[in-house]
Amino acid sequence: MPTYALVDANNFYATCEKIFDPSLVDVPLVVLSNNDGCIVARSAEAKILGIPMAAPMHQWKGFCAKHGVAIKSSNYTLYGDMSARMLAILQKLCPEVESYSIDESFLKLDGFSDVTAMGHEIRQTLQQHIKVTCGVGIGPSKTLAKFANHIAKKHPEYGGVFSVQGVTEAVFEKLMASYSAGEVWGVGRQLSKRLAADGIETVLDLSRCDAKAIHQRYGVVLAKTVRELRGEACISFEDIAAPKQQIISSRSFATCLIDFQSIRAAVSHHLSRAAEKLRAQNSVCSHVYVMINTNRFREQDPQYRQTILTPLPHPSADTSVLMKAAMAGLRKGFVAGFRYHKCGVILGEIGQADGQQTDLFATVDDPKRLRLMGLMDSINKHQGAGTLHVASTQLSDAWHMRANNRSPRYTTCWNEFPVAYA
DNA sequence: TCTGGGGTCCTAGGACCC
DNA sequence: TCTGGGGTCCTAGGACCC
Repeated sequence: MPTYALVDANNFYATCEKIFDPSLVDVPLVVLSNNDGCIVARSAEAKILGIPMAAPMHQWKGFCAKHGVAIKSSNYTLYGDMSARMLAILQKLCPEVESYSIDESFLKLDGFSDVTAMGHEIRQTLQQHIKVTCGVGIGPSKTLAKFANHIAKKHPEYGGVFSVQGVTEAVFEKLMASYSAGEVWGVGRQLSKRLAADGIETVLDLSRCDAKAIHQRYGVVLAKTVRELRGEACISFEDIAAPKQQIISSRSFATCLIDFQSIRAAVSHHLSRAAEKLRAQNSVCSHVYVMINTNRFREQDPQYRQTILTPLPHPSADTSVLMKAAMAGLRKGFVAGFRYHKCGVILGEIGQADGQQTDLFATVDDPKRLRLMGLMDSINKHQGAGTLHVASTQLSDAWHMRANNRSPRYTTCWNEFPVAYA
């Protein structure tokens, strides 16, 4: 039977902020989404105050001021770099690591004799090297490792490490009975509602369901979850990150926009970013989607949302080829008279650049243009994003996002390094 | 005034073909 | 007058995740 561990950093974004700013120690802290819109991370102190996840910031402004809650805009440059350090440490400790998200990794612990001891070693090393506290959950399937991680965080008596195999069946069943089915990885709001209506309330209830019956009624995904909860590993382990099948760049605007010109600048910016990501994984794409939306929360406004697909004449990674398609899509989808709130670009039908079919009639990207793109990417990488850009992104900056409280990029920017005074 | 962004996978249903 | 049905492919949309 395989053994998986899930290592998950506690309050990751909030922790990253606290590591570099001593004035934030013991202070309740929230980190905001792009545009300073929602609360996406809370420090332990902020959780104790009862600030919920994903709450709109404007509803909590007064509360935060009253309780001395520190507020930070998100600083993905910093979190991304800390995440890479965390991953590097895990890879030193264990040969098989799957990076699952910015603050979580699955590890395969087959062959380790004492997996709980290994869990504690991982925890201590991360704490010592980068001051990140994490929880470790261990189990015979990914779903159980996830659930074990949840227990590790909720029950301090386990010291941050919980292994399903480390307790008796009776103890584990009692734990499963004490959590609602919605806590399980893969069971979201809609499913838990339907499950509850069928009398399946707790994790234990779900684990005891007949997988075939679940498949019929709820689909193949939940049937897998049920089997995973019983210790049967159905979700595979992926050490090597697969190239993305879809690349998205989108963002809401700081204020509503009504003019084509501003939105065109924003779409142009997103297209450039997405194309850069596409080239970074050495891919080409065949579909360019442009989406534009009004603000769905403003019910008094007329609503409009549109996603327009424009196929490319040939698979490409050339910004100018993609841009032409995106602009054609935008012209098709843009309707004057609405108050637009968000736009974005999705690249689809992605394939490997060097595996392209080159039969007699197929066209491919111009190699000269591709060298130019490579040069542009390299300059932007070393001199800062957006140093070189296509002209249309500059036609308007009305769409630029808010980030009023961003911390310095302590670990990746020479002039933003933390300074220590002796 | 102000409500995230970036992904994956599955499924239902339409289009098309014979 | 009676006007098929089954298979396959594709896409949009929905569910989930962090």
